[in-house]
Amino acid sequence: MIGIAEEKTALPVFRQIVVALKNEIVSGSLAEHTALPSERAVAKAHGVSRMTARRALEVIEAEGLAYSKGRQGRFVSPERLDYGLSSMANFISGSAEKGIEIDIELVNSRIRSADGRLARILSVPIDTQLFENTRVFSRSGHATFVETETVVSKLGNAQLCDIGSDQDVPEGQRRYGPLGHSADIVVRMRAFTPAEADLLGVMPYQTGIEQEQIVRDRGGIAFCFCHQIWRGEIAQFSAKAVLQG
Amino acid sequence: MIGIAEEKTALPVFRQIVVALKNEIVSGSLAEHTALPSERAVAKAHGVSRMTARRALEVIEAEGLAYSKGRQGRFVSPERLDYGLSSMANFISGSAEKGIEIDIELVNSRIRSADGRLARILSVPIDTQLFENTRVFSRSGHATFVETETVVSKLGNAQLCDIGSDQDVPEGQRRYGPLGHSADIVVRMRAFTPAEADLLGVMPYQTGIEQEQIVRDRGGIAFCFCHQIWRGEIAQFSAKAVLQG
DNA sequence: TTTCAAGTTTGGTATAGACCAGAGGAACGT
DNA sequence: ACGTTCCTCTGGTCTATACCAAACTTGAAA
Repeated sequence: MIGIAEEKTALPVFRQIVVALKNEIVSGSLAEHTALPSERAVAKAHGVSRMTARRALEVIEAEGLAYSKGRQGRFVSPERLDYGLSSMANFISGSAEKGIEIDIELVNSRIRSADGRLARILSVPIDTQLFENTRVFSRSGHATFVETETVVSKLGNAQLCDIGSDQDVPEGQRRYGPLGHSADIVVRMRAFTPAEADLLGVMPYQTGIEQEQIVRDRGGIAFCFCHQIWRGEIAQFSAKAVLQG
Repeated sequence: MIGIAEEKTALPVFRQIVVALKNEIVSGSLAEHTALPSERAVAKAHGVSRMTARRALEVIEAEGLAYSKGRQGRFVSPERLDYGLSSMANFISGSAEKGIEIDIELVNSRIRSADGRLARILSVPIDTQLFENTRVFSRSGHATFVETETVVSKLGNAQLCDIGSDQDVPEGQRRYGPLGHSADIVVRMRAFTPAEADLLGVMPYQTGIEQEQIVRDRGGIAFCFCHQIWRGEIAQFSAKAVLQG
């Protein structure tokens, strides 16, 4: 168990294994969602301890080349999904045009009262009743992001979710319709909460990309606060900037 | 060495330590850039092995509450910096208005030839000479992101960088002037390359946020490809979406 | 054929050591 | 006052092992 010798790179052993694993992934051109070798297999193949092999596989994960399904193994990541930030065009139908099927599952629907932050954002008094829906968005069976939208009225709720509804949409799932007229959006990187991690099937302390939207109607009145947390390796966000004035 | 007992949470030990450390950070309201306890100190304080303490501190890092300075220790992260995606307004002067000083250091300036991708983006033949500048952007002495801009002519270069120059700007640093008229932007999460990690003082396999811009003039001609990689815990990106048509 | 139990494999967690190189401070000698 | 050496502290890497629970595989019983 001497490790990978005779290389003069001064690269740590686990980084050398990362390089080797990457080569295997791209050269063998492993298909998306194909299983990677297990930690114990990598350890044996490279003559290192399991913890070292594990570090290498964790790097592969961090780089977005693979994802973990807990105690089932690690699998090759699919291509990234693009989310357009600049227009209110429908993400779901836009994806469908590119041949990407998105499944939406409503996992929670409840009535809550506005805390200070939500009251400020939506311009309602504190403790106002708000309607909150949480959905998991999946692509070919793999959870990609979790969305929580908070709206000021059932009407707003209906406007958001039920346009062009029915047909082949099963119960508990709903078609995602056009949104408001404009939205203020913030994107940042942060760690998943335990609840989010559970819904997405990832570890609670891993990082993803958070997107917050304050959705406004034609009059500029905010009627919906929409919050998404994405598996970071799977998403990308595009925008168009223009010179002001 | 029994660890944190009598808690019925079934939370792993290192996650319990994370909670304890977070409480210390927020309750003691540690100032930005204050040192956290070392791995060995945390291990001793909680009666666990150093590897377990290390895992806890790595989670604190992943959650953006602290950053590592290699063999000097871990320190409390500063607040996030906001980068507006929707307008071409100047990020640097915008930050200055909020009382945030940004230092820019030019770390590389070279002439390169266009590869296939750059040629396509900038609409020039392959092997066209391009001018490439790499800069490190720092805030109160802490490197925050690395930018590489590739422009088709020295003129473009000058337009980008020298507007409102001189005065108190030291040699090797330059004021960052107004950009083009519009830009196509993509934001995604990915791991740092070794070179980027070196410039930012982070580990090569950690993840950050990448932003790519294709900058166009009034006529819609792309003249600059601008690429930034941010320390993810320090940045956030805002945008404004509007209904098309 | 279906069902259920046992065994195998997986990743997740945790330990207790070890060595290294870089950064920083202290003591020392000039 | 200055520079140099040395010692200590830090995180980074690595080993070899252990136990757990979930998930999958196998095989036997119904």
